[in-house]
Amino acid sequence: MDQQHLVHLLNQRVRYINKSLNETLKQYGLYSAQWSILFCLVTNGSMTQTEISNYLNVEKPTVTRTLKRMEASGWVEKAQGKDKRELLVGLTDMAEMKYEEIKEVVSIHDQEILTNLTEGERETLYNILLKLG
Amino acid sequence: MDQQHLVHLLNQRVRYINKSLNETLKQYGLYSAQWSILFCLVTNGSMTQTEISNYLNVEKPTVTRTLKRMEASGWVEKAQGKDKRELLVGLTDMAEMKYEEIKEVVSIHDQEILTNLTEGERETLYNILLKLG
DNA sequence: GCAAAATAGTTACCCAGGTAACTATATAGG
DNA sequence: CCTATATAGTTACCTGGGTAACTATTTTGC
Repeated sequence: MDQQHLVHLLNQRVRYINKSLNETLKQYGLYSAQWSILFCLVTNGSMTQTEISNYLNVEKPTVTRTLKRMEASGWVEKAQGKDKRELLVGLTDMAEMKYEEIKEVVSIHDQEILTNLTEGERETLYNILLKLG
Repeated sequence: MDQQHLVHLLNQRVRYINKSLNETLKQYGLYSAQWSILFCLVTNGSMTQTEISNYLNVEKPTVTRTLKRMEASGWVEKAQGKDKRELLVGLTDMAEMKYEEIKEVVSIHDQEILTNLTEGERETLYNILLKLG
C-alpha cells in the first residue's frame, strides 16, 4: 500500500466532504466550522472558548475568529463566565429555533456521504481512524 | 454508528496529519500543499496548471496562488506551453536536487502517521475511502 | 470570415486551519 | 504582600481551501 497515495486520498475526501457540507449549509448562511461549534454548544450547553477549543481540537485563535462571525450573524452570544477572563458562549434563541431543522439537513448530507458504506464498514473506518496519527 | 461523530473524527485526523506534515516540511521552507505539487511534478513531469488542478482535485485559483509562492521561493518555474494561454510548470534545479531528501523525510512522516495500522488495515482504509463521498 | 462558445489562467474576496506574541486576570510561592 | 507563573482570550499574520467574475486566447459553427 502506497502511503503517500493513502494520505493524499484521505485529504481529498475530507476536502470534498467539507465542500459539499458547505453547499448544504449555504441556505442557512452557515459554514462547516460554524456548524461544528453550533453542534458542540447544543450537545454540551454553554461553554468557554477554551472548552470549545479543546472539544473540537481547534486552536483558540481559530475559535475566536469563527465565534466572531457567528456572533455577527446572530447564532451565538457571549456572557461573562466565573472570571473576568472567561467568556461563556451560548446559543441565541434564533439558533435554538433553527437547530433541529439544520441538524436534519446535515444528517441527510452525512447519510449521502456514507451511503456506499455498510454499517460494518463505518465501524471499521471509525476504529481505523482512532488508530491514525 | 453516529454519522456526525464519524465525519468529525475524519476531519480532525486529517487536520492533525496536515499539521504534523507542515512541521516536518518546515526545515525545507515548504508547506503541505506545495509538497503535493512538487510530488505531482516529479511524478508526471512538467504540467499545465489545469493538469495539476485536475490531478490534485484542487481548484485552479488555489493552484495559481500556491504556484506563485513556490515560484517566489524557487521551487518551480513557468514556461510557455503549446498555446499562448497555456503555462507549463516545471521543477527548478534546486527542486530536483532536494526532492529525494524531502521525499525520504515525508515518507518517514507518513510511516509514523500510519504506524498503528497493519498492512491489511491500510488497504481497508484505502478501499473504504474510495467508496466515500 | 466572424461571432459565439470553450479553454487557460488570474484577480478579488470568502471561510478556516495554524503560530507567535500580546493583554488582562487569576493563582501560587517565597 | 508581592512577584512569578499560569490561564483566557485577542491580534496580527501565515498557508490553503473555496466561488464569482474577469482577461486573453483558441475553437467551433453558422
